[in-house]
Amino acid sequence: MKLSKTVQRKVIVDELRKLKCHPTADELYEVVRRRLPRISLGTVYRNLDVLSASGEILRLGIGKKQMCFDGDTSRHYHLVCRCCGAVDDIMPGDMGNVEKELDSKLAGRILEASVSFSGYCEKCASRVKRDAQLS
Amino acid sequence: MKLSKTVQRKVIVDELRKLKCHPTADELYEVVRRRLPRISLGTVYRNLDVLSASGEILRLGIGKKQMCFDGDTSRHYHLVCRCCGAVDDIMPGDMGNVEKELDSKLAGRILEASVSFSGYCEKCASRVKRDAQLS
DNA sequence: CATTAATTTAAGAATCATTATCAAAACACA
DNA sequence: TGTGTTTTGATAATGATTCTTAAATTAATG
Repeated sequence: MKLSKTVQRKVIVDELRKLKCHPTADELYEVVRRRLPRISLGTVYRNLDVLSASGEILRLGIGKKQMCFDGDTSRHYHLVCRCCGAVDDIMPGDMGNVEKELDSKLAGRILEASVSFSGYCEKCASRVKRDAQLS
Repeated sequence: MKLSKTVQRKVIVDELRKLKCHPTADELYEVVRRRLPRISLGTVYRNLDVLSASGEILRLGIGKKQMCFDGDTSRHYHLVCRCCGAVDDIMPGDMGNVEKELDSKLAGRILEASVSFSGYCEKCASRVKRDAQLS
């Protein structure tokens, strides 16, 4: 099956790449709708599917109810805040030797770029710490 | 709200701990049903909720359509096979200095025990390798 | 043990994210 | 431009999970 170039597909990729966050399908739908008011939510879902299958974008299954999507396909990680749900990027530079260690320890398996850690985002981490001091 | 001790709750925890795999709610329901034929799926869901909220079990959001659950709450990781969907355990001993590195790199954030890696399980990894040689 | 209040259950309805359906529109390509 | 393929929009269907309710079970208290 050949992939056609459609306006919808192009706008979806374009808007996703512009976003710094990791939107759900319906969040991206709201953004895309500003440029294509007639687009349907199903079209957004369908395109996020084919685009992630072809590797143009990332589909993030990070334990939330909804899938999230990421226009940045470079190797990086995610920290999902279990307090507020925010998804922060963790770039390879933040990881020290961790990547090298992982590669050697899991040699033979293919370790993919989209790995999620569960914890607290910076904002919630500081609030949690503050609350702990109060009690 | 106080947690009552019910037969259903006890059997659910018991059967989950006995399983080496990481079942979905309905998979565990089928197992539990052999001991409690009258139990309902909703009861399984409800108890998996309160049990994971209280930390007695783990709820794994590992990018699959359904949530998975783990009776082993000790610190360990998961490798989700993107070929067959299998969920393998990766124990701390398999991780070398990775944990120490992560702790120092993400200091101040609380890094939780249930972290999932995406890649191939051993079986699928060897088949992928074999297929690659053939082509 | 008996009474009363709180919690939990089973069954089924409801919700909501995602997928599927299908006729019409857009696209690819000769 | 014509023709076969792919995609779209609208909507229905699916399926995992949550909610609802009356009845049953459990906890707390005398």
